[in-house]
Amino acid sequence: MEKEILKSVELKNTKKRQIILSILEKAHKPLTAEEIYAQTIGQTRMSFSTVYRSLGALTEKQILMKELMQDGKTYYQFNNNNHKHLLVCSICGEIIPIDDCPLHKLENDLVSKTGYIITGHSLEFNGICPKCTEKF
Amino acid sequence: MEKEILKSVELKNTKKRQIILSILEKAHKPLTAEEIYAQTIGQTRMSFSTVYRSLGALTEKQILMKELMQDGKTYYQFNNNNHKHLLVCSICGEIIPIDDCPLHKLENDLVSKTGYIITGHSLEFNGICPKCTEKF
DNA sequence: GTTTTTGCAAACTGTTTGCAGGATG
DNA sequence: CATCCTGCAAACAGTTTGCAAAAAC
Repeated sequence: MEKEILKSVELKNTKKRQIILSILEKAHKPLTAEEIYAQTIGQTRMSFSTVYRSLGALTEKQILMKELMQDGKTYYQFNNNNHKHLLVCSICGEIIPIDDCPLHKLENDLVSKTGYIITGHSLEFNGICPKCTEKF
Repeated sequence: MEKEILKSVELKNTKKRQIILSILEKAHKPLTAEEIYAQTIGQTRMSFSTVYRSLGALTEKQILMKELMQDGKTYYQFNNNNHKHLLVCSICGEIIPIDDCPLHKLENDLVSKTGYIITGHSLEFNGICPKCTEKF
């Protein structure tokens, strides 16, 4: 439950943060601040800065992770062991989440080659979806 | 030579575009508009919008490719068969280019799973470099 | 009642654009 | 000389921030 999540990272348990977390839980895919804001309308009255500040705080506490995508927007999702990368159609904008992250093996290679501790990665594929391919 | 590149894509052969291309050639790694602009100083007098418009035109003509990275800046590099991804130290900002792109196999998987035509990808690793790890 | 969170409006960063003058083929 | 390119300043999008009021603990 959202209340426990917030308590566990010493963030105050507010209605608005609960709502933001529950929107992300239901989504099962990364969302932008704008998309989250849009979904709050009707549920509660919340400003854009609250959305951003809540997402920022939760990201800092490692509950969420964020990724700046090629569309210039930052996407947020839960920071768990099955985070998702996206495949985006350049024509219609359709977004397909890719279910398992294929980069762990590559990260091991990098560790041995560079001596870095790898803390994260961002990955995005762009292409043309079957529907858009047909339109020619 | 830069002149031939520009001619081949029907862009006018200007001194400023030649300079931008030569800066990227010498760099052997992706650069931001800001970094390119900084390197033009002394060589010629060029406005920021010229840098952006030239990079935009060359990207549109597929001579260059661009990638928006997690620092919020767009990096440009030649669009050839050995494009580079970056490993960025979150502490000191050091950037290591990764020489061979490890995603081709993954893209084949995606094609068969989704029916998409894959036209590109972006990938970035973040971590902590050996020097910064030592400082603890 | 002290600390944290929120809303508002204004600021900020990287990038894009309209327009008038200048260079290219 | 028609077209493309450039510089300038203003606009733009997404995000962040300072401050005062409101809510949480």
